Amino acid sequence: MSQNENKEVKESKNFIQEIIEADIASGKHEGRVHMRFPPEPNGYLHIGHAKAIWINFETAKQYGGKTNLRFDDTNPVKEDVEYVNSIKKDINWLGYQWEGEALYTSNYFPQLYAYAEDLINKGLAYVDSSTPEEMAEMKGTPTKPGKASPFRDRKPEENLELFHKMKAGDFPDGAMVLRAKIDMTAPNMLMRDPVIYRIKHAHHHNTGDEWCIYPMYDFAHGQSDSIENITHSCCSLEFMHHRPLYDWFVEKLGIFPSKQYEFARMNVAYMITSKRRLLKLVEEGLVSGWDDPRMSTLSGMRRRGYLPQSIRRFCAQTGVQKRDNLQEMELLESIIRDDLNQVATRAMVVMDPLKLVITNYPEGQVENLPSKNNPQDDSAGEHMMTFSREIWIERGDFMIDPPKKYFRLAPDKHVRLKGAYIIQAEKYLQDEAGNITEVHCKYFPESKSGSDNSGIKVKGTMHWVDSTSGIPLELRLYDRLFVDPTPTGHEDKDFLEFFNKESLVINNEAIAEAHLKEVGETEPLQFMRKGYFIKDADSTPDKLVFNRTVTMRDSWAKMQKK
RNA sequence: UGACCCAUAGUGUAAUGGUAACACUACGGUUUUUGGUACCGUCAUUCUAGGUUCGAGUCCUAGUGGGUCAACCA
Repeated sequence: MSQNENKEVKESKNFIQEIIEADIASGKHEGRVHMRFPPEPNGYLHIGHAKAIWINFETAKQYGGKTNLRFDDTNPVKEDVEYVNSIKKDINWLGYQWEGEALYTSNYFPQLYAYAEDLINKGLAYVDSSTPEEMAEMKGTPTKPGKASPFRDRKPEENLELFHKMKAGDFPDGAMVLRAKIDMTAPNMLMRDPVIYRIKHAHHHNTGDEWCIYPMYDFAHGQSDSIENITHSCCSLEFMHHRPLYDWFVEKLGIFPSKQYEFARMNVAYMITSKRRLLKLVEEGLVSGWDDPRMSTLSGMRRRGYLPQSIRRFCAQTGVQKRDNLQEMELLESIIRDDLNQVATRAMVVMDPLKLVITNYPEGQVENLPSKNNPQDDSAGEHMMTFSREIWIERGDFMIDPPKKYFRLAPDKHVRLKGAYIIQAEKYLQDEAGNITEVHCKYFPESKSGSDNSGIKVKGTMHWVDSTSGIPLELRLYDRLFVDPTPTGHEDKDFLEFFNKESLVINNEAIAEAHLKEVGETEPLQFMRKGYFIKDADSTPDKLVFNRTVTMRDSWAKMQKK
């Protein structure tokens, strides 16, 4: 746990913690807490999953409990081991380790099959040979009760025989299903004799071709929780209507009574988490892949340079409750900046270079100057930078005719070069078009950083890069993927209409201090006054590539807008 | 014309019948060799109407608003 996480431990409890504490107080399950995170291995984990992971793992940890990882793999046509592996990797990256080996619902297929036989024998399940259309028709609507299937009163012996034949592969896909016999008039549609087993002649990533019938979610989830002796099964609100069914199976089967609790999903402004829509971004080439740094996937955020502890802190601060919510990006970015500020190695990178000549600095002379790696942390040490007669500064840091309160360089103005000397602008050169091509300055040798006795006071300090050792860089400047906080919330418009065409800007002009040649793949960096960056895996020895994680907070830019 | 869930600053989360708090944002200021960081200040009578109570954001009733449910998906 990071320092930042510790300092924000909340004393108040969310409703899940209250339930658990009440259970512990009443001696339920001997005070045992066992939770689980149950993804279907059919896609990549995203920020919404991060919240579910956080809730399950952190809550269990808080009460000395355990958390299982269980792949809810009951639909072979959608699932793949590729996803199993990426999910494991992402959970570990987030900082969590599940109890024991990863588990699979598919490993419980024999037990689930036996549960189904039990239900049939009890007269609580029947094989329905109706077509899907007929079944939908008979199901009714939320305001109109359903009607009984003509197959509803088949005898247990006949049901059992048909069910065995289903398993044996005697029937094609869709020929019939096994349904729980509950109540076709229930106001809760899920209680109107839900399908619990269907025929699918498909290859399963874990069980191969062993099965051709597969349990539905509702007939697998609660029972799997029960098999694993899960005490508190926490899922998102969309499963609320499934709880009566969950409890019904537990009761009728007489198995360990796991309990389901539902929390509200976390939504984040300007982000989407719909698998279908994320896929569309990938397929249409609007992003480079599932791990594009703009994606809401954990792999994307990892590549963006987000720290796992920042995502954990974000989950902690956004709370656990049952109301719909839309979290602001500003909170996420604030947390990311806060964490990065503690650990990022400082470096100087000029993104839009303008040549600056120090006219009174000896030609051919090069000196080495130390630069602190992190002013927040002296133990981070320092690295050396070269300084010479010609350096690069940011084009935006010089103005011929500056506005009030402009603390940067302008004719006759003084400014400090970070970690080096105070300079004063003397003149500037322009091309035919009027563009500034060069600024000429004088420097004050007695103002050297750390031993300044020049007596000169300056308002502004600028970053710079020495021309004798600076290296070129590719910078990938990322911004939010959409221009609207809820791109999927407009009935009349497709979410792609809100795609932010400036969500990626590539900069190939940047020049960086040579120290960047030595930084590692996962070392967080702060390009001073410009933002937090992380080296991208696309880097080659000839061409270093950096992704911008987030900009610095910029009160000057904000002031100028007004 | 059903059932279930939800409602506190712009956003999010607290307050467990007893002074509405914290974070982010916004705005104003102090410090600063990053216009960063740090620090200080400002911003709400809790959806509405009744009721219970000495006392209600909290409990009850009704209304209003939002969400969810009719896959052989999870």
